[in-house]
Amino acid sequence: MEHMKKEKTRLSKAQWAAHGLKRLGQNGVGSLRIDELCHELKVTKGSFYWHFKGRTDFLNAVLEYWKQAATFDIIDRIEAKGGLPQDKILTLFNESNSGVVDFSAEQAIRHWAKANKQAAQAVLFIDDQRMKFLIPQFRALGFAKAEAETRTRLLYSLILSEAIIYQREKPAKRRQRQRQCFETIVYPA
Amino acid sequence: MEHMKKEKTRLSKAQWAAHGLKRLGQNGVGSLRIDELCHELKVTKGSFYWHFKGRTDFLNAVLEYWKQAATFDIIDRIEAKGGLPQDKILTLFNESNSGVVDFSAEQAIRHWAKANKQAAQAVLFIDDQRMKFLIPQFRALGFAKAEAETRTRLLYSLILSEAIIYQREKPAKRRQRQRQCFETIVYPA
DNA sequence: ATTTGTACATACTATTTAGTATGGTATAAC
DNA sequence: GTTATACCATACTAAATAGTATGTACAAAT
Repeated sequence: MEHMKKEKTRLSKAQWAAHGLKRLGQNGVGSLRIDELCHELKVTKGSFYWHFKGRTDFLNAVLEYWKQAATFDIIDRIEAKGGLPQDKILTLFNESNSGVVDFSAEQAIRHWAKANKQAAQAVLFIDDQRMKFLIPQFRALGFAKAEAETRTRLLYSLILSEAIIYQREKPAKRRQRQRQCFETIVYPA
Repeated sequence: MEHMKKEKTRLSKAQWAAHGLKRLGQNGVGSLRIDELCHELKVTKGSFYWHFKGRTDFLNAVLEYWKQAATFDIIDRIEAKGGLPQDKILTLFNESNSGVVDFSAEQAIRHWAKANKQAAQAVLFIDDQRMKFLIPQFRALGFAKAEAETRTRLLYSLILSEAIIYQREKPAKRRQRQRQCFETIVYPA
């Protein structure tokens, strides 16, 4: 090999944002302390303040990163995969709670949105995008307009609440419960 | 009148906790700064540290206050009122989002619970209590055990998500949408 | 080889905030 | 009225944290 791998991995803005989003999902905005982030990324504040004007600037970058990762990317993947409407819905439902995309940040960001305009706007936008993706799938399943909107709402509520209601169930039982809820919404008797 | 109202209203532990819960619902745990709370209540830190050993002690008191206000009190009121199962469910559903009880703290506390054991335990306990109240109501409506649990879960998810999904709807339209969701769960076709 | 610009380190300041120590005031009991 | 006690004010300390100023290492371009 021509050159050994350099251990000195210098950071990009995106890497900073990605790490921020990860921490955000675990402990919330309040835990995004500059010194701590630096320590975790094994750099110092010199790095931070080179990439960002300040903490606020950094938080906005995290927000943008989330918008991309938690919505556009996931929808793009589903559309690329194709399939029947019920399959698309199921894929979205499954991906939401499997750690593929970081839905754990949902709670933190929605909470953050209470005190932050930027975050609030992002949440509104993201909810819109997701609903606009889901409603046509239900319509394609044969539900009338109002009915499709109601069931979209029910499903979306179910998805979000999975990130909020703490689970003590074993994975197997949890999946079964989720499946029953899913079917009640998507395949009414 | 024998004596004028004294403006000097000295505070009790419960008043401190109640105010803490209110702030908690608005801006989260992070916003519960001792100095700010003192300023809002027009006292100084002397008062705070007389009632509580420290910030942690205060936060626990807020948590206890929430457990009482957001669960026991509401269930007690419903049971005292009596009525048909569907009425009890509807009352719970309505009270959840009408500001009678402070459901706005739900989000903050669940978020808080990610980093705090006491809060996490409180949330688990509270969810249990509420589910244990709801399931029998659905059973009384004629649903089988598994079905009742599924529909309880759907309704509970719907209730919680109302505190999480930001609304731009007008109150009238919102109520209509809520009613449709409610009926889809409680009165399946 | 020298220069240039990117990415980071180091050492500082200023501010915010929890917590403490101690003294003061109102109210009820005696 | 004196005393005890519950409740609060004032004035501090210590720690955490955002932000700044400036110097440095390293790669690529010239």
